[in-house]
Amino acid sequence: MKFSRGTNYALHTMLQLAQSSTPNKPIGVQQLAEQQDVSPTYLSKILTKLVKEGMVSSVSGVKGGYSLPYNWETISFLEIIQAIEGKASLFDCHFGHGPGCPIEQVMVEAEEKMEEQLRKMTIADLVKNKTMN
Amino acid sequence: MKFSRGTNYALHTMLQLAQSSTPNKPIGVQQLAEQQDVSPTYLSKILTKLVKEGMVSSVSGVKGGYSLPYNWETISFLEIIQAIEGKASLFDCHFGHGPGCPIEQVMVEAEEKMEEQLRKMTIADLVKNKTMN
DNA sequence: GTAAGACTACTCGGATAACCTCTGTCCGAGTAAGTATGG
DNA sequence: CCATACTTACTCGGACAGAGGTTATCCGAGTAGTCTTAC
Repeated sequence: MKFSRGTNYALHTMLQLAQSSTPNKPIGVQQLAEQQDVSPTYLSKILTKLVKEGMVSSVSGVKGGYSLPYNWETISFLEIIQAIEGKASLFDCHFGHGPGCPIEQVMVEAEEKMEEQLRKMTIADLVKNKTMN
Repeated sequence: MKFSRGTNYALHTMLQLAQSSTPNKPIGVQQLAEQQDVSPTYLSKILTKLVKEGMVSSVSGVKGGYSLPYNWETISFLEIIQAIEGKASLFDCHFGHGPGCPIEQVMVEAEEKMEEQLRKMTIADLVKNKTMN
């Protein structure tokens, strides 16, 4: 079990955008991809997921690109991760022994501890303290 | 990102063994597999991982099978899960911008919250409260 | 000088290929209990 | 009787096949600035 590489890219891109000196102007995929050493087409695919969830704005055409929406400071890690990984539970009891599988209960409870922590943290928190790289 | 099915089987098998009325006598793979609707050969493959980590004892030959070791009550969920999934971190910053990737720090911190919870819980805790199925 | 059209630099999104891990099967080897056999 | 060999019911472990999801590429379509051209 691992977080996907897509999540990795998504989080780093969000940080990149947040650290931009010109927050209003969109940044092109090529530039974003270059800094992370990913192919632009693939990164664009990941970013459109974020756009659909409203965590990134995109502008088409010349001088277009991606930028953060007005409410970006409230976006939590959890929201970004779930936009990429999906919102399904990490553990599903595979075999039907009633609704209240005690093992599943323990697992879900643990998962919620992690989510709770991720919900607290925002990209904005990181920008305040450090710079990337 | 999901917990693998192997982890699912491992946890359920541990619970099965813990709930056995004859804790000393080993239970055969076939019987264990039957209750979970898995193929015996595959389940055996998973269980040998647990044997190597000392969380299950195995007895070869006729009347052989798997049973819990003497210290089974101290085995936590986390140990079982890590025996199957491995002990690697869920998140690795893929690209080398120094050792202290702030994103990785946040992720690891969240992961530790989950592990902390899983370390607290043991199979023995479940046996005390409920019966399976 | 200005309006219309062509051009260009982008994102968007579907189709598809490559790859890797998880899942599952097969089979031969080793092991220990029970059983038959021969003296 | 008793020891030896055989049979049987298991686990062990490597090799390998299949499936599904992630990762990545390609390409056509849409969009919005910019440049060109003609009047």
